[in-house]
Amino acid sequence: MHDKMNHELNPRISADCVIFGFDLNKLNVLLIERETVVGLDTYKALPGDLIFEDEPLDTAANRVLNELTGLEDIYLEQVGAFGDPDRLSKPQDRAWLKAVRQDPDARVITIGYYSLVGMNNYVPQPASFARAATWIPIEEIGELAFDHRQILDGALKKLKEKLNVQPIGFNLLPEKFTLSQLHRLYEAILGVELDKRNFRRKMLKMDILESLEERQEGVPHKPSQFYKFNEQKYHDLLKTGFDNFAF
Amino acid sequence: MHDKMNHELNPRISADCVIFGFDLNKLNVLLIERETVVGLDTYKALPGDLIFEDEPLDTAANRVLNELTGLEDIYLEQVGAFGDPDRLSKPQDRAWLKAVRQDPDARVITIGYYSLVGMNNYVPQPASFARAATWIPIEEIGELAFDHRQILDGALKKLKEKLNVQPIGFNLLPEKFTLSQLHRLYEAILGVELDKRNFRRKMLKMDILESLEERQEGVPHKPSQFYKFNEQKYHDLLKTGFDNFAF
DNA sequence: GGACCTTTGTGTCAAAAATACACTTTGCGA
DNA sequence: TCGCAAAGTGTATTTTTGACACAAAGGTCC
Repeated sequence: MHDKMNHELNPRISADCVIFGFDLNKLNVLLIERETVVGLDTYKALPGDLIFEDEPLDTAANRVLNELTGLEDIYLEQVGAFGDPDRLSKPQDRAWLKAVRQDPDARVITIGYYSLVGMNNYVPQPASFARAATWIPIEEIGELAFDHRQILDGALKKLKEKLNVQPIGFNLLPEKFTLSQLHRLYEAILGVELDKRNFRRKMLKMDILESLEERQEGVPHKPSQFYKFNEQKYHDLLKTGFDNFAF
Repeated sequence: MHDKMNHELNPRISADCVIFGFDLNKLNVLLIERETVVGLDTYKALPGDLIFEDEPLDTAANRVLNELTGLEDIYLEQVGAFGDPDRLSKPQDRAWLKAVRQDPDARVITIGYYSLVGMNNYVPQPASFARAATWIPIEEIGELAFDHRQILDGALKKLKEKLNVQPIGFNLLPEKFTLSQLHRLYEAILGVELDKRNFRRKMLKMDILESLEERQEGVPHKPSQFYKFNEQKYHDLLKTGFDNFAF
């Protein structure tokens, strides 16, 4: 419990955010395009930055996210801490750090966060203050800066687990949505096929959806019914304890 | 992404460990007894300490745990990062920090870990190198140092969630155990009553237990059968994917 | 306008799992 | 030998899962 001279770490802390969105077809993640120092390639990273002194972790994550993407008031859930001593040691990463950080050699431990947003709520501005934050379909994401790939994978795993415990995913959809869209969303997150009829049966039995009068228009096939999410019933359900949300 | 002068945090990082054990009756947590500075009261805390430079987080957690309790090679799972700026601000905590730390005012962000051990594997030595680490039944734990109560609660929540996804808990029991003991363990972790017959049926159907010839002796009632955990079958099961571990 | 394409939307049956529930057995101690 | 305490066991009912195929609606294209 005593200080160990010259052994202790005096690192920096950052927050990195994995923001999931759904374009009614595929699951996407909001990534920052960075220019490499040579200025040729671009180079993708999670929105993240160092946190301030006296700033709570959650607050920092929200601030950083807002600064880099413009997103505001997002409920962020923690993925965990990522602190490998060599997590910043790839050559590309080192170059970037040297160009940008006061103390590029400092160890940085990052706290990963994730969230879900409706993609309509965030349309990246072509060349705005948000330095080229863009939605990338999750299957097209390859390597990322630092250990961000690992953070992303951790976030996706937590998201899957969470989906089996409580019905989420409503944040990822527009206010009015069809059951097919919700169905595709579940398949996109879980990465498996789900039987259409069984999915509908189970989802409707939860009794957290309200069917609207409105239907799709202008589609070259049978128009589908719109539904909306009933928050009241959802919260009641959470309180009375839940089971059976797994697919 | 640029450094923000004088705003950045240069905090310290610690690791705190929540170690669960089971005495065949109640769930226990391994806590450190600290003397308060006044030397009268004792004062309980999770085993934890600052991490070293260039030390991976998981390694640090294991080292710290070993230094404080003597436990070795424990598989630790992360609970998350706890970094409230005022998490060290209770008067008792401040006094302790002043007495013990070089820089008692530094902000400390801690990474919480948890694990399960068989209580036989760790019998606290009365006044040994392990500075009074003791098992405390979980219902008797009140306030703890810093935000350790919060870390403990987080760890217990994760443990419950995990128990519903995969059958664990074998680490918490002696090598040979009875189904009643396992039953009590599940009830202790989940905090609910489970029907005896249904519990047995389900547990046996998983086919990861082996019944031994041996039976209890010297008990003033029908002696129960001993079982042991079959690791081979368990790992096979994990690979083929699992469902139905929930109670 | 008719053929065609695409997606929506719906029901049943069988198998598996969950739940509720009570009495007999065993061994020790008095 | 009686009583006590915990172990161990089976069944009937309900609920949930999983597999599976075809009609309905609306646009497009000729």
